[in-house]
Amino acid sequence: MSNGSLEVMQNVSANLRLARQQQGYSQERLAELAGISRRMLVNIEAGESNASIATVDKLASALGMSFAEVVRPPPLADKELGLPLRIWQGVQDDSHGSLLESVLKPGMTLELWRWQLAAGDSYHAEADALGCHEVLYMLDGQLELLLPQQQQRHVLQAGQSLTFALDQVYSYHNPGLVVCAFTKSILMYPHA
Amino acid sequence: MSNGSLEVMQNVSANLRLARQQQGYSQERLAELAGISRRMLVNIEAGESNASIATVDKLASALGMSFAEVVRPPPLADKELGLPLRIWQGVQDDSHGSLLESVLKPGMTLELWRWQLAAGDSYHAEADALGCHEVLYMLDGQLELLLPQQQQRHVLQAGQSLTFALDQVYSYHNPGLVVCAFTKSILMYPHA
DNA sequence: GGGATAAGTGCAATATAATGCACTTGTTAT
DNA sequence: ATAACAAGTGCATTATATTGCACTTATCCC
Repeated sequence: MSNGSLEVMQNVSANLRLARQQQGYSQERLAELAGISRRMLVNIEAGESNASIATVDKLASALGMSFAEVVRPPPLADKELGLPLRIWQGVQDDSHGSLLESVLKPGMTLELWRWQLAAGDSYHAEADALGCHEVLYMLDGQLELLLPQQQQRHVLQAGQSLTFALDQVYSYHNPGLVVCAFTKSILMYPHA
Repeated sequence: MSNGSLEVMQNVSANLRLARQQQGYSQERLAELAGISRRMLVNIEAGESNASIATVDKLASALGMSFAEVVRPPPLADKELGLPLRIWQGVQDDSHGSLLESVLKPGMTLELWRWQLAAGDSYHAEADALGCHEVLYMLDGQLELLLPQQQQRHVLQAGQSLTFALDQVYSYHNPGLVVCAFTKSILMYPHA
């Protein structure tokens, strides 16, 4: 039994207590379901126990939650997310007729961009971090996407979308005769 | 010491070992930095230890990782994400001149929708789960967003975006004389 | 070969997580 | 008031996480 100074412990205790009460269990009932002693559950909910992974996992299962849900900090308010609480006017980066516009403030869990590529224009990107994914959604025109490491080539038309992992090299090309437009969502660590 | 059957333990051992090697630490060095014994680290990396929250947290800190990063399962492939690996043609749900199109397969970590609301049209939604957030991005026309619980009203123009939490009632309204179009991203549990 | 570093094993000692029980407190219902 | 249930406390006991040390194995370098 250690003091409850660890942030993770505080998350665990708060999440467990909230979930237990929402599901209408008493401490005794939940302890029974999880196969641990009520004394232990009291300590954990009080944030006074440095529980083991297995014990926390038993409680998560008994409540129908994943381990990650029990451990994670409580949901954040909009402003703490780094996402615009108020209206956000996109930042534009214009270069030779093409347009790269950040719809959201970059660098957070979700990025959202609006791109326009001039006819015949191309863009090449290096591999990024494992666990990041990109979602393309075509608004106008057409776009050719090359994934050389997968030996794939896709041509997207307006209204179509495509997702791929960002831990690989990729490049865009506008094969059409008119400008194309698409949104580009980047999702970091999309896990349950 | 228990058998390493617990999925969480396997994630911990794999993530720790990978991070340690990437940062060029020996087991001895990392144990020293984290303030635990090398014997314990050996057990954890072997998946043979039911470690306590505090011990895992010490290791995470020593490696400059968050607790969640150490505990989470390895990144998933595209298809496991439920996101379309190949091109996905949106599903349309047309009703009285307005258009609701799911750009991605719904129900996953990230949903992406394209909406069109006819002039004067409205849409009302009840409160959803805590921890979900919505990102609106205006493509054309204008949209009025009402958040009665926050006593807020926003009017969005093309090119603007706005984020709000989905654990509250909200409604859309197209106040203009022409159809408006926007994308709507729904993000579940956006945490580090 | 010999020496050095990194990783894995076995085992006894120690610290502490986890249990079980008795008890108090507060609330709700009859 | 009494009964009944849920939650919190103190403490001795038990189980086990964590430590420390000695030892093996493998690899790399001189």
